[in-house]
Amino acid sequence: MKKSHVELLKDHGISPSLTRIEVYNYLDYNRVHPNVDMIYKKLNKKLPTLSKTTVYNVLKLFVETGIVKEVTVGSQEARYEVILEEHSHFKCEVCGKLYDIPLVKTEHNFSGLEGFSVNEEVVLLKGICPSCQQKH
Amino acid sequence: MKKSHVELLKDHGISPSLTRIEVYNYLDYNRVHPNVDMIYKKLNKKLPTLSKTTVYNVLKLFVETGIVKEVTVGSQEARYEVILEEHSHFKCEVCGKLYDIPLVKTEHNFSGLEGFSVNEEVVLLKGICPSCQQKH
DNA sequence: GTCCTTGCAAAGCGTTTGCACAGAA
DNA sequence: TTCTGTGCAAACGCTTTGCAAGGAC
Repeated sequence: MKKSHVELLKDHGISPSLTRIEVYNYLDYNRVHPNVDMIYKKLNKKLPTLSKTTVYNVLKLFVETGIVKEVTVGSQEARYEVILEEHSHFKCEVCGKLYDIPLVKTEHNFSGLEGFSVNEEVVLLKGICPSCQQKH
Repeated sequence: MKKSHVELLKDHGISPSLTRIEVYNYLDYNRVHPNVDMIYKKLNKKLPTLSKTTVYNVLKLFVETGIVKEVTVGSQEARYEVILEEHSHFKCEVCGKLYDIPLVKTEHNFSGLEGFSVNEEVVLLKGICPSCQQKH
């Protein structure tokens, strides 16, 4: 049985304020790797007094707590996703959309890496997504 | 025999102005994935009238021409490197330094990627570098 | 003359900081 | 009262844009 988001926040020592619940809901129900502005614009409809600062505050808290991940893709702006089972990303070079794809493993024959301690492997595939290929 | 940087620029249709040669030299002789500010500060000693705008202009030209690559690692700021044989990167989570490492290949059994056309695979390893491990 | 390179100044955009107010404990 | 969550306003850092001056051709 799936835990409610409220419980999930509590389990991580985060007091479940309305704003925090809404941000987490949005991330979990809309797996589009939104940036701060998208989250703000969407939630602002429900929470008219919401400020961008608060969105930043909440996301920072979530990332520090480890329930949300900041995804680095292009440059300039941070994008966010709830932590799921491990997966990789595909970035479409035409429309810029970021897709979740099954985990791509590496052939880690880490020769030439003596002395380095590897904690994480990030794989990003780039190319053209199906919908951009059809527009041709 | 290795081509001079001047010839390399010419071959790519870039007229080899002093500024452009110096930027390319810097990138090729200092494989530290510098950001714009590092390049600017360094070259400003030799070229006192240099402006950051020009550094941006030159880098943009190089990236569009395909002789330099923009590396996306953390967020916020772009980092640059001359195009070498394919390799991967290792980012130290302690000191933030970015290392060139031998190419890490993926096990590309791209199931679940039907319809996607993959052009590039970016692998980034994260962990702790040898020098940060010793400081303990 | 025209085209290209350079660079100042300003604007733009994402993000962070300082501070203050209101509500909860 | 103290602590916590929120949010305005300003500052900040990286990047882009507009435009003009000087040099190359």
